[in-house]
Amino acid sequence: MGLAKSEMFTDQQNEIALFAKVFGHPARVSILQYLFKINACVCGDLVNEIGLAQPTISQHLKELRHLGLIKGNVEGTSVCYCIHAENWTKMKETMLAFLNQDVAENENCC
Amino acid sequence: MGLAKSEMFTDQQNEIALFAKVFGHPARVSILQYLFKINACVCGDLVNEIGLAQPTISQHLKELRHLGLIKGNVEGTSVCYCIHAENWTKMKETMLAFLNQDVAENENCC
DNA sequence: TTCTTTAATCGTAACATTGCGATTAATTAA
DNA sequence: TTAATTAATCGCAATGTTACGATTAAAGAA
Repeated sequence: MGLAKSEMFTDQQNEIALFAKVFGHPARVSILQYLFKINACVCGDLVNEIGLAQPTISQHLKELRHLGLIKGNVEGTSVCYCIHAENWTKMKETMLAFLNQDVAENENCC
Repeated sequence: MGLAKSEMFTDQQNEIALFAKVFGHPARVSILQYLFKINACVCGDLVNEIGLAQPTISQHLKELRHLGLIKGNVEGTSVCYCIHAENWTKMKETMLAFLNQDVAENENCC
């Protein structure tokens, strides 16, 4: 059906999946890396930087914004985007808890 | 078009997106967490544990296996799955490098 | 061999994602 | 006001994902 049965999983599992999903496209990874690199509000030149059409970039930015990972400020006719530091840290904690799981040394594996 | 234009991104960006994508569904998050919790090969009871139909679980396991994050050993009529520790560590390094990016203190944000 | 058990694969329906041309909305400049 | 600029939204086509019933494949048990 293409529909994730989110009721059958924990909130934490659904949250991890939501964050991971937004990182699941190289354009969004690229946008985030660029915002980190510039370390300032980026006003407008994302379309030239990434190499996708303007409506496509706008859509990717929307997803990042809705998850709270970036924030956009209207500045004249352009909109300036930057990383939402606080929310990024929160997201990081959730993802790290998942990724830092480790297999114990006693490999009781077949 | 629904097709990610992977040629226009770096190998690293595409790799991050691929890993993230596989974590982008709560069933796969759940499977991985269960394998970590059990810390042993799990032979068969994943279907009962997760709560999705057998072909669905099998499909999710396939994706995890193809990315190298788990390995499956045939044991009689059942197949035993466990975390591929070495590949998990490699994946973790890639993802941590991305997640650990941080905004510097001087907020030159609008 | 036949029956049982277990997991993979097939096929398909329902739904989601991606990309972009065209349009709209909002702001500034002339 | 009108024109120019910029980003969001609309609409749609192409593609991808998810779920599962039905079937198949492979191994062990009777």
